[in-house]
Amino acid sequence: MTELPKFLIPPASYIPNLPEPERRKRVVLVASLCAEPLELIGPMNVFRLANMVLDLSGRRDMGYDLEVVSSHLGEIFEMDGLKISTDKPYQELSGEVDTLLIPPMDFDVLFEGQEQFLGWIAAKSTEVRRIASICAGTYVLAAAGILVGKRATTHWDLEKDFVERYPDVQLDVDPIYVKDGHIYTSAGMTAGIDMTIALIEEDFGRAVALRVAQGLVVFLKRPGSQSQFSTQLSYDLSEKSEIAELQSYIYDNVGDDLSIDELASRVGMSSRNFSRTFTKEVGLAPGRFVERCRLEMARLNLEGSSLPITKVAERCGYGSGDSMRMAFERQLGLNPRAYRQRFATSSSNHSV
DNA sequence: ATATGGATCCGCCAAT
DNA sequence: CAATTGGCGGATCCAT
Repeated sequence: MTELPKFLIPPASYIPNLPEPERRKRVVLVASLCAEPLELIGPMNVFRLANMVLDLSGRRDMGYDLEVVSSHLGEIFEMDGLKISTDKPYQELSGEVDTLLIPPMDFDVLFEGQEQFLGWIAAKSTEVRRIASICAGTYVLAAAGILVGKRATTHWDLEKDFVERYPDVQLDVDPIYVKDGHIYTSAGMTAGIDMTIALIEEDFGRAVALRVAQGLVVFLKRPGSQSQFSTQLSYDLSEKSEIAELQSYIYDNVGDDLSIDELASRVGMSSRNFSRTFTKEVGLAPGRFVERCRLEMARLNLEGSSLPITKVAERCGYGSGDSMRMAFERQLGLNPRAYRQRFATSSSNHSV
């Protein structure tokens, strides 16, 4: 395959502690008629960049094997002379798939009856490790019947129509993307890119995801309209409202005392039981969650302000600039000064 | 760069 | 008896 220019990706040789997946992951895009081209190729491109980052880290053996199948053969998109076409029917897909990507499908085609194709999606959805829809691709998942009772999102402009058609789905159009079990749905074209970055983060950690995001000049943070949580943290939100509230409190008060004892008394539990409950609900021990919130806030401050680093450290609950530096090196592989230099806001005008 | 003291995590068992 | 909660202590992580 042709290589993208290397300058898109910052040097990545210093990514520490890469996880060791047992094998490469097979990612299959199920293309259909009439998607925006970005919805088709955006997420695939992100996976491809992740491969480059891993490659530059000397791990060509890890990463993603990308593949496209389609519900329609031949040309599926045309714009001003740019044509996208496919040559492999979905029926020919065999073997184990890690991640299935579902872009939008032309509504006329979708609603005129696609039983066979939708049945195939439904069957595959139970076999794969995860399945993810982009923008109105959520309609395809819903039509296939796999979203009943699940939380999901799609483009905000489609909310009313979607709720009428699929009242059994718990639709929330505020978040950028939603994860329910192994089913992921995303809000808009570029939200599909954010979601994909989050998938990569799950697989290979934040450092890799960060390199990919920076290569794309898309940021990991991207606050949703309602949630002050970053995409990183949002999928760790507990379903127990008491714990979720506490998570919000932590995120909003990273500069305060957030010791186990303090947090436990705030929710009226013993520290042992609090620790156990929190870990069970959130998937992270309280201390680790606090640490991640602090790091997140410090990153935002470094990117978006010119506050001195010691000031950022103080504001974000680190005992000293030094301890913040060590936290950065531990978790991101670079120190705060280098982080700011690399990611400060000159390039922060977000797309869509 | 290393040493030390404190915080946290987590398995285990007792109490509820 | 089963399930939840609380406390203890060792291993580990982290700040200084």
